[in-house]
Amino acid sequence: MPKPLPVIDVSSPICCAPIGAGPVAEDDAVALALRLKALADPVRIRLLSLLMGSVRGEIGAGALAEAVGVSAATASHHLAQLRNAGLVDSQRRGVHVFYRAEKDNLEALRTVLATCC
Amino acid sequence: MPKPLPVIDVSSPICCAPIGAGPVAEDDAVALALRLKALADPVRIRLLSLLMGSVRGEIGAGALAEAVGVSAATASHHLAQLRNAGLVDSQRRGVHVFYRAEKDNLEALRTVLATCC
DNA sequence: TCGACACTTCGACGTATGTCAAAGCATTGG
DNA sequence: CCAATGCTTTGACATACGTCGAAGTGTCGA
Repeated sequence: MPKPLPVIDVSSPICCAPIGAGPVAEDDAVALALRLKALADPVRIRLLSLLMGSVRGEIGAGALAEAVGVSAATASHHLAQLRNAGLVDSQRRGVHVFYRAEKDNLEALRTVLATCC
Repeated sequence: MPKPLPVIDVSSPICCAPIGAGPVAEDDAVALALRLKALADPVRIRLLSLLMGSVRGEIGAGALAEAVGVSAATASHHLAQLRNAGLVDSQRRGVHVFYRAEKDNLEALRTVLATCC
């Protein structure tokens, strides 16, 4: 068996200390891996980069799907993963659902990857 | 089909501009995703953190396997992925194979995740 | 109330991934 | 040479993942 399959806990503070500062505990490693997995896909990277580069700060789900060239179902699936990892946030306004990048959480993720303390 | 399955090209300079600086092209996204995938596993995170925190700067394959609690075969598999992504380097000395963290490349990966330009 | 639209969830599919035992390769000591 | 040691490859397996069409859910205008 490859490993258990926990669900991400977005409420926790991303994880812990930088991985460069001593051995990472099993549990922390699992939590970190979940967040990195959320980012480790070409479609999700492009979705996130679109959101981060957006002038309005938000983009509708349909526009995102078209921009990355996947079906609405697939885009929705990926956006759900990003949201689950705390990397994006969504808000429904009328018929549309708008997504925003959670830049702070991405920065926090980046920090955990720091080489030193 | 989920997507093609390219092999990572470690010679390329990690990728490109920060994902926060405008839309990431399809190809760049694939390249970035491959490197992030290499990091997005609990075992590999722990291996890398062990190497980065190591006093001698290097650890033998066997010791790494034992430290993370997987078989030698599994550890070797994960270390090969990290090496393929340019995150570790290996060197054989006699019967043993020693691994080192490639901190510069991890830093470069971190840079690509930057929120702004 | 109904219909149309925007998005999400479900079901199914092929592929990729993580795991280990077993077999295969080096390298060294006898 | 041969055998033993240390690591990597191979083979096989179960699970996870990405994808889409189809069905479901929500919202608004007529």
